[in-house]
Amino acid sequence: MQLDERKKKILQAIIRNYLETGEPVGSRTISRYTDLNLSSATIRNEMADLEELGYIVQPHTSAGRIPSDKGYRLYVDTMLEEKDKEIEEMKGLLLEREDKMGHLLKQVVKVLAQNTNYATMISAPQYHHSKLKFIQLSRVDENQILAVIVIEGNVIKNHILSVEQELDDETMLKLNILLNTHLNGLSVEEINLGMVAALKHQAGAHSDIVGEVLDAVAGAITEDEDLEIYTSGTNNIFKYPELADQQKASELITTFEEKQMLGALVQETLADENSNGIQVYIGDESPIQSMKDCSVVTATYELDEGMKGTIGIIGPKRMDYDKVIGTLKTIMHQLDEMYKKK
Amino acid sequence: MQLDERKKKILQAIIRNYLETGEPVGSRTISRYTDLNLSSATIRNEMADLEELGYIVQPHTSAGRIPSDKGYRLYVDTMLEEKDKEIEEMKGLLLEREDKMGHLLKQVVKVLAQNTNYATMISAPQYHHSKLKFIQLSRVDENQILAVIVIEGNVIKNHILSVEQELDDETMLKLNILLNTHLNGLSVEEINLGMVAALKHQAGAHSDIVGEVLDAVAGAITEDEDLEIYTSGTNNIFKYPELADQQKASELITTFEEKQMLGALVQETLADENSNGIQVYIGDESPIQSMKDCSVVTATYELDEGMKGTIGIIGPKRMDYDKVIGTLKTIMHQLDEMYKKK
DNA sequence: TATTAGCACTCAACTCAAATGAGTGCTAAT
DNA sequence: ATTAGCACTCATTTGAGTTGAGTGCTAATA
Repeated sequence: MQLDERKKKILQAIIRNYLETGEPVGSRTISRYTDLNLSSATIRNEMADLEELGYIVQPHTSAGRIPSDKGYRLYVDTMLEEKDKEIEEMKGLLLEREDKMGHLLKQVVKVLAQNTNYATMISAPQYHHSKLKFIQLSRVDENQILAVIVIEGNVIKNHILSVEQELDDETMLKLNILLNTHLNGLSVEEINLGMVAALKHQAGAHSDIVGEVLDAVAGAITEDEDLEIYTSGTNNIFKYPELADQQKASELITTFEEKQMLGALVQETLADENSNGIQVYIGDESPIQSMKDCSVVTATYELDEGMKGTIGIIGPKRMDYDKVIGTLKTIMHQLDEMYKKK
Repeated sequence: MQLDERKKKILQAIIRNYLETGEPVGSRTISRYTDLNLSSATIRNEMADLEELGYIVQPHTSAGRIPSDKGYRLYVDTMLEEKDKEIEEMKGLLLEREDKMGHLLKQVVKVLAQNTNYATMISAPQYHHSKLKFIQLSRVDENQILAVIVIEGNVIKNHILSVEQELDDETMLKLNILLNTHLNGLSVEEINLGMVAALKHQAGAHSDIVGEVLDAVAGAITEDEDLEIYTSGTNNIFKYPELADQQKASELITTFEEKQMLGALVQETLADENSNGIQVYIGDESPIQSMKDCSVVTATYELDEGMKGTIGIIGPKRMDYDKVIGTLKTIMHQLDEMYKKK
C-alpha cells in the first residue's frame, strides 16, 4: 500500500489536531477539520490504512487515533524540508567564560523555557584540543601563590598553592619566565613527561611548585569532565497531562536535576555531524531513557574557535515543532547579537 | 486545661506514628502503640482534649487525628532541647572559592538528599565587607589585558579588558604597582570617588584602563547579587503523597529551579541570630509560600573569616526531624574534615 | 470503482447507590 | 478515673448501569 497525497493530508490533519488537543482524534473530527470534503466513513477507511502502515495507533478499541513515533517522524521531516535550514552563525566574542558565560546561558535557557512552555537545557561550549596561552604566578600573601592559567578561547583557571617559605620577587619572575617561554602555545598532549622533568630540573629548589602548576595546567586543559549544563522550565512538564503523572514526572525531574544525565544528549547531538544544526528525537529515539515519552529538539551552536554547545527543548510528543524550531533559531540569532555587543 | 505528662506522651505517640505512616492515627492504634496501657476510649477522651488544645486536628469527622503545626512545633522544640546543640565549627581553609567550592557544595547537597530522602539546598558562603587583597594585570595578547582580582578569603575574580594599542612591559608594571599600593586592604566603601579620580590622574593616558579595573573591583567585592544556591533531591517530594499532587509538586519544583526564590530562606536563616545553628520552619512559618505544606530545617555553617552559608532540608511536615538534624550535624562535621584535609 | 449512509458493536469514562470499615462521641457500668 | 459498649459519621471502595465517542462492516449510491 502506498502513502498517497490524500493519506498524507489526513495524517497531517490528525497530527495537527492531536497537537492541539492532546486527545485521540476520531474520524468525524477529521471529516470536518479538513477541506477534503470526505465523510467520516471514508476517513475511517483511510485511517485503517494509515494504522496498517504504522503512522497512527489506537490507544484502545473505540477510541480515536493518535500519531505513532513513525507518524511524528514523517511530519517533522517534511516540515523541516519546507523550512529554510540556515542557522545564523554565531561568531567572535571575547568573553571570560567562567564568569559571564554562566549568567548569559542561564538567562538564555530561561527565556527559551518561557517562550516555548517546554523544559529546556543548554550546555556551555566545550573546548577541545585547547592550547595554553599564558601562565601567571603571583604572590598573594606570605605562603600562598596564585597561579592564573589562560587557555585559548580565554578560558581562565585559578589555582592557589601553598608554599613553605616566602619566595622573593626575583624568584617569582624567574619562574614566570621559565613557565611561559616553555609552555605557551602547547596543548596538553605536547606537555610530556620529559618536558616536565626538564622544567623541574631548571626550577631547581622550586621544582615542587612547577610540578603543581603543571598539574593544574593539565587539569585546566583537559577539564571537560565538568560539562556545565543549565536547565529551566522543568515544571512545564506538568502542563502536559501525558507527562505529568508521578512516575514520569519524577523521572524527568531527576534527569534534569542530575544534569550529567543530559550529557548523553549533548554528546549525541554534537556527534551527529551531517544534520545542519537542528535535530529531533521522537520517543525512543532519544538517547535518554527517561524521555521515551517525550520529543526532544536539539540545536548545536558554535562560537568562535570551535567552541560548540547544545541547546535542547524537551516536551511532549505533541510538541509544537514548528514554533520550537522557529524560537530556537531566533534565540541563536539573539545570542549572536548579544555577543557582538560586548 | 493543662498539658500534663500523659497528654504529652499521647501526643508524642500520635506524632511518631503519623511520621511513619502518613495516615491519620486513631485511638485504637495509640492504645496499643504506647506502654500506657489505656483503652482506646480513654485515649479518645485525651485526644479530644488535645484537639481542643490545638495540638492535633481531625481531617474530617470519623477520621483519626493528625498533628497540627502547633503540635509539630512542640514536638520539635522538646526534641531539640534533648539534643546537644553544639555544632561542629568549621574553620580555616584555603580554597579557591569559585572553582572548587562549587563542586564541593554540589556533592554535599547531593549526599544530604540521598541520606535523608528529602529535597535539599545549600547556599555558597557569602562574603560581607570584604577587602581587596591583591590585583594583577597581565597582557594576554596584543589587545587584551587580564585583570585578576583577589579578595579576602581567597575569592578570585577574572576580568578581561580590551585595549586599543599594545602596552609595553614597563607600563604594565607601573599600573600594577599603582593599583596595588593604593588599593590593597581597602573595602569597597573606602574606594570613593576622590580616590578614583586621583588614581585616574596618576595613570595619565591609561586612565580608562584604571577606570575599568576599578569597576571590576567594585563588582567583585559587592557581588552578592548572585547568591549561588545548589539544590538536590527535588524528586524526593514525590515520595510523600501529601506533597506529590500536581499543584504542589509543580510549585515546589519551580521554587527549586528558580533558585533565587530560595534566597528568602537563606536570608531568614542568617538573620535569626539567637538560634544556635539549626532552625525549623513548620508549614506557614516558612518564609517561602510554596512550602506552606512542608517543613523546612535549616542550618547555618560558618567558615573562616565570617563566611556564612545555609543548608536547608525541605520535606513533608511529618519529616523525621530527629534523623534530619542528626544528619545535618554529621554533614557539617564532614565538611569540616574535608576542608582540613586540603 | 470510489464514496457514503447506516447500523451493530466496543469500551473508557462517568454516575449513583450500596456496602465497608475505621474511627468517633456519649453513656452507663466498673 | 477508667472502660465497655453502642449508635453514629463519613471517606472510600465496589459494582452495576448509562452514556457517548468511535469503530468496522455491509449494502446502497454515484
